[in-house]
Amino acid sequence: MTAELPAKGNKASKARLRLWLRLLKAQRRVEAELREKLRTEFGSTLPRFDVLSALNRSPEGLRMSELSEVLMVSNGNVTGIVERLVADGAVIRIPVDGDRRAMRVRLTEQGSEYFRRLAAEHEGWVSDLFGMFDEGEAEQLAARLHSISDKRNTNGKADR
Amino acid sequence: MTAELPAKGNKASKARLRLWLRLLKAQRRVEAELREKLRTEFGSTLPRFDVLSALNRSPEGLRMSELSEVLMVSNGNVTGIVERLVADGAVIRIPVDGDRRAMRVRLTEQGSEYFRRLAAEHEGWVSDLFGMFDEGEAEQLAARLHSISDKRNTNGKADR
DNA sequence: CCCATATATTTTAAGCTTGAAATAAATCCG
DNA sequence: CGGATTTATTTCAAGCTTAAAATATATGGG
Repeated sequence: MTAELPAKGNKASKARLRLWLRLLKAQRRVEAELREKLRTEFGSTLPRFDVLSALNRSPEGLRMSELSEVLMVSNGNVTGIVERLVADGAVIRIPVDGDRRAMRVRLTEQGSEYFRRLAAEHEGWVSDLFGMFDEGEAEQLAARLHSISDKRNTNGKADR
Repeated sequence: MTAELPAKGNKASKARLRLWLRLLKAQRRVEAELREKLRTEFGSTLPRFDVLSALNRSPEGLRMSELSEVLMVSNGNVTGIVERLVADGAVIRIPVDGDRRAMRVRLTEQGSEYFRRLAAEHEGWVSDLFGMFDEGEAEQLAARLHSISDKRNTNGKADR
């Protein structure tokens, strides 16, 4: 039986490559639009929005390393974004007691209110950009994409 | 009849938002993996690969502005990446005759050969990452995503 | 021809991003 | 306890990215 061979150069491989290019283009198109809106309407940026959004889901705050993991960006990156948000007064850094290495980052009251305003608009922008999908389609697509974003998902294949 | 109202706060809107977050996560996961492989195995980067890939599809070369449009990145961005590729000897910049403002960028023989080696591996990496989709699924997903990446796609709705 | 406007590209400043090195503190274990 | 190792975070250098300003050239209309 001739199944599941090298995954390179065959037709499935080409189709997956095309899928990746589409995904990338879609992502760039959406990001460009969101970035533009955040900038012109709120003087903010996508990375800052992402941090605020993550913190909004955790009222008790998140450690730097948790932020970094949730957002899938490097530690050093989070340091810089949080610095700017602190300067803006949107978040505060709180020492974690019991571990003097760690820092918990948390929305300020002001940051929380600010985020609520951003988020409301943001949802509308996204919904418009994805307006060609009805609820069912959106859910179905999201479910299919889930398997990619999962960590360790080589789908039963051996590690590489 | 109660159709197609504000697209905000309703269930479809939430589903689309989840879809966007999934798309973003999938994209980050794939990019992280590809970046890592390009770096460790070829000492290269994703932006450089993207430029080489675009040029490879156009043997006669592309103008800076065409590159910028195809890749969906800013003009100034392309300037920098091409600069580094020129330094690497992978591409050359050729004056366009008839228009002294414009520049055509083209793979060198060396760059072309280099790209062929990268591309072969790249296809394998992508195919592995998307291994959970068979050919048909990959094509179907790509087709559905197509509508997002299209320019001007507000789906019949008025401009915003 | 000359000026106004448009187009192609580069430059610039600021911010984002990474991977690696540096710090600092916590934990492990002999 | 005390040294080795691990963990949390920051710093750093390099590269990527954008938007806006600057440059240079082309084009269109008097």
